Amino acid sequence: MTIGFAHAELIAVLVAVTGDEPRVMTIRSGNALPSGPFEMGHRTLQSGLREWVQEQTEHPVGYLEQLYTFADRDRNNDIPGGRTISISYLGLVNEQSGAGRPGWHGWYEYFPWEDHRQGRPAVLDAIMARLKSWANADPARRDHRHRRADFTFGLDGGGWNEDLALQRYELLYEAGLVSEAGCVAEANLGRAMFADHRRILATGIARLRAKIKYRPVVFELMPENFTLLRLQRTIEALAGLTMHKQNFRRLIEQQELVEETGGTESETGGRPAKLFRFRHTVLEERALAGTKLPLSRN
Amino acid sequence: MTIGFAHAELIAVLVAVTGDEPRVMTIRSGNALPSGPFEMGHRTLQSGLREWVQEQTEHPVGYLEQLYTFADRDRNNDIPGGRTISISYLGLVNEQSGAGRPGWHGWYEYFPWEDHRQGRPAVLDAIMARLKSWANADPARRDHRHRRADFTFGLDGGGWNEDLALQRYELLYEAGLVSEAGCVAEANLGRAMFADHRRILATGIARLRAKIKYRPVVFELMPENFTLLRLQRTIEALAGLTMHKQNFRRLIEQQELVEETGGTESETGGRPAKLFRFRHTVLEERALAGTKLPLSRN
DNA sequence: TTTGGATATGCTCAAAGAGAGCATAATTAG
DNA sequence: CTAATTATGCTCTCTTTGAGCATATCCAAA
Repeated sequence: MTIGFAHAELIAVLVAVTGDEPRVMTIRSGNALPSGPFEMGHRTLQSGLREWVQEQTEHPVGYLEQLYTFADRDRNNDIPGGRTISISYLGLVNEQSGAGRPGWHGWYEYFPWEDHRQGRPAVLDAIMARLKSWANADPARRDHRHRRADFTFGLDGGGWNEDLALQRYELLYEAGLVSEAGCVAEANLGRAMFADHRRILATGIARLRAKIKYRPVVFELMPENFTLLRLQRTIEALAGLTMHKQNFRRLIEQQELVEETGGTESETGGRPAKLFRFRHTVLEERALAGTKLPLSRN
Repeated sequence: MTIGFAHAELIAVLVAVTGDEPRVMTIRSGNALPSGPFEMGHRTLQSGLREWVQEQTEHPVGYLEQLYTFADRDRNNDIPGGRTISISYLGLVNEQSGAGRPGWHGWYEYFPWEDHRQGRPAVLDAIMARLKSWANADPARRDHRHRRADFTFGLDGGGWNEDLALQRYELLYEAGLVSEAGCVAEANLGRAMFADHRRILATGIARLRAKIKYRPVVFELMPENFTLLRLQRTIEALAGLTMHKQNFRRLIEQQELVEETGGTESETGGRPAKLFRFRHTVLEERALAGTKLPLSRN
């Protein structure tokens, strides 16, 4: 019981954080996600992708997780009688590796409405206005569309929910507000990407934002030693939100995720901060513990 | 950049709950998960699988979610020059559909150590004893193995964590305690399945147990109208744990997930229970709200 | 040297949430 | 009518979370 033979490819969402900015590795000057060949010699998809990424970035991938497998008919249908299966992965790369090199683009370039660290982005007003008129355009589904837009963009009293990145992109796509949807140039929200790559990126962002809350994966994006503020800024960059500083420390420390190295860092111009390192043993023990974050809504 | 042509199949983990027992649809008298053909005519993998399941079970699938894509070399390597890609899905079927019919097997038949509703299962003593001797067998990784076994099976002070179903199965596999690992017959823990199907089932169980805690998917397993106790028993069946009754109601009601139908049910021999129905509008609004459960450790 | 600015870090307090149990209500079986 | 059984309402305590005050330690400029 098979679907016969199909064309298959791997697509990677590789994330690094440098200078408080989350970045994704791209090709074609930021227009596409890297997709790589899978050598038949590898034992698993993971190991094959891992090696391939290491070649490309010249640095190891810390964390690698399968995102989603697409096999829709409207994807790359140029192979007659066949279908393309795209298996996408999310990978985390240490910040020092993926630094300002070409090929790494800040992900808010593609999703300007997702960054709430400086407060609610101004774009959101324009977005909501357009979503409203899109909702009104269909009298039958009007109410449903309004509720959906309000919820997804946090106007229903629940407030902004950073985890809904994918739902927001999908809504904008449906409403024809992103250029991948084949809409008029006028409604260009954020930078577009080749084919459905921006959707895959949104999937990766949403997955990562959800994951950092209950699994200690952020440390894959950090250098060996770091200050707590550095850790906080990294998480804030990913979530697109700011956190309460003191509560953040309390949470991190009471979970015993980190330990002091003994050293300090005085780069930032204030009182020197203690350096910490991740306690790698917790990965063995509590790979699934439950890491929560004190995200504060502005 | 493709991996060339590959052989592809779909594998489904279809779950229903009947008589307080979680069941999975199987073929070959419970020895394998159903894998189905994917008609090229369908637009997406989802829609293809959905139709196929409807044919097989004669009932619609409520919720369908992609689980994982496997393409390991040691899977079905009989196609020269090619590789089999298996895309697995988790589907939820209404309880009245998947009833006691042949083909549906209680999932604790395969994972007897996962059901803690009547307290800690006795098998766990045997399991831990064997895991300990497995750990001691390798002096180099001894400590690591002990920590891992203790954490995964809840002996490290953290208590039993129902979400770790997959990790537990993988640990047992590594330790050679399940017969799929090619171990001696002596160490038969739970009923085995064809190839890696039991591993896929474990993946589905773990995913579902995690999901019911933050997404209202349980209702896909329920009839239109139900009592709160029935809902509780269904969740308990999935989680393999019991819950505090009053706190369960409080949580369900304060989240406004359900509404009274007005009717009552007096089947169970006590005070008649009010009937409730799921508020389908919350699916639109808060598809991602945050449903928590008051799981109580015995 | 002093002062202001900046960040680090410790501590408190109130509000919300979670875990556990008592009490009462409404049925059925005998 | 009584006992058993399940439903449902309410309380109480302990923990967690959100927010802010206060102090410590550095740098740089006056």
